[in-house]
Amino acid sequence: MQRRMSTESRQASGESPEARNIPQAVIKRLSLYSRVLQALEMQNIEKISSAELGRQLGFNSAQVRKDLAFFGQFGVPGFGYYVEDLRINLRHILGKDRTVRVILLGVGNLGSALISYGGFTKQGFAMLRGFDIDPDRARERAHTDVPIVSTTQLEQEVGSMDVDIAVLAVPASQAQEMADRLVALGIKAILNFVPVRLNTPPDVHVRYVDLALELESLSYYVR
Amino acid sequence: MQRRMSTESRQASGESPEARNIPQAVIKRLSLYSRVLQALEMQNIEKISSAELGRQLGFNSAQVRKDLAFFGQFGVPGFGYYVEDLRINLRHILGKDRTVRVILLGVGNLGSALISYGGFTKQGFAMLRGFDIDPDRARERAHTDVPIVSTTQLEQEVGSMDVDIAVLAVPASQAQEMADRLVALGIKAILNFVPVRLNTPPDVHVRYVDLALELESLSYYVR
DNA sequence: TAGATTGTTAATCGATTAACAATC
DNA sequence: TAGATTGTTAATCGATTAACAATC
Repeated sequence: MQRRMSTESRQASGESPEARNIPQAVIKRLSLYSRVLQALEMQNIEKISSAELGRQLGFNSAQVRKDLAFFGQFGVPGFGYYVEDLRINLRHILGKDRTVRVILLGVGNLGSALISYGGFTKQGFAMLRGFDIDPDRARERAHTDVPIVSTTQLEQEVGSMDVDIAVLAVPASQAQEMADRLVALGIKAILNFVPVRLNTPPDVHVRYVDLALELESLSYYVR
Repeated sequence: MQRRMSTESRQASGESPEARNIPQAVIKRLSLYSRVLQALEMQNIEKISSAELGRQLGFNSAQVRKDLAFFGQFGVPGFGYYVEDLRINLRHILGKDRTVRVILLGVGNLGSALISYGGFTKQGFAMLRGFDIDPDRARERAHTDVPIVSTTQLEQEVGSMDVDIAVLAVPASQAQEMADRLVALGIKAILNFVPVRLNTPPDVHVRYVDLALELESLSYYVR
């Protein structure tokens, strides 16, 4: 198999993400594609078709091509996609070609699992700090090298730290106040594990992960 | 305000969940409605309109009514919904009017957070057992009363236990094997935290929660 | 009765899939 | 060249929203 980059055809848009409106579902699928490509690279597989890439994730081949078409032309007609090439492009599109800087608010049960969770670091995220009302107890719970400091120090710590994403795992009663402080600090993305709808300005992206909700909606199928 | 149950108009379908095909998104919203109703009950609010219920969650009022219409007629035209009445109906529809029985596979970082997570128990789930390859280490990690036993004992333990949902938090390399064993045991619902597409029969419901994916798709917005 | 809000049908919107000319 | 697969347009499907008669 010939090894050649489709460098000419590539035009990985450096567009601001907000410019056009890319559906969130597309972004999630791009992440999935990227993961499959990573696995293929590890198996030294150099090319893949949209049909095969889709099949591995349960998607239609047209969907794969359409998703990619939002951002440019990455394939070679009659041939398919160069795995490495496409992966590089996707990482760039997703902003994963640099380290994404993360802090964690609330180092309780869930928080300490998240901060110790190897998966994040492995995937190119840098967990910079954990914040907790009771940092001593939090340090006991979470076996981690990540510094855990008092929530009262949030502003002075974050000021100089250039944080990309804040992960919110505080008690429900504190979630909105925490969100307000994060917004005031200029943080533009929040991954919220607290089952509370946050009130934030439109330029702040909040993603909700609601574990009890997932379990609850599953229980519908086992009645 | 008059207190009267719309008992006559109620016809909370006892339909098998699979009979008609209710979109998963509808089921998730029902859970959210149920939660809002719970909060309203605690505030002693007795009635609510579809408009107000939707507003609190960011949904259109027509969507609220349409979602409910999948299952019956629960409101009073010109009036709205009795909070308690609707909540009872939703709990029945979701299968949450009885205790939902859950086991956890893999008591590592994430697993031990999940097993200690008060939210589940509070919401009417019973966490019956944790299973881990190394139950001694797992018990140290997870500060919980839930019995943690060896994964080798899965079959003999579950046989007599009537499990509704299995939560999967094992290493990726073991996820498919674990899923096969759960399927063989007749378990019909899996909440999967492992970033691996599971191969299961069509009557088994698998819900994926992929924490790294959530963080990754958020990072798109902060490039 | 007048006012309000439901349940439901019709209209709209958006996302997925099919089809196919372009092209490697 | 013949075969394969892309990128993209058109068709389909499904979900959301608007509208309104029914009715409390």
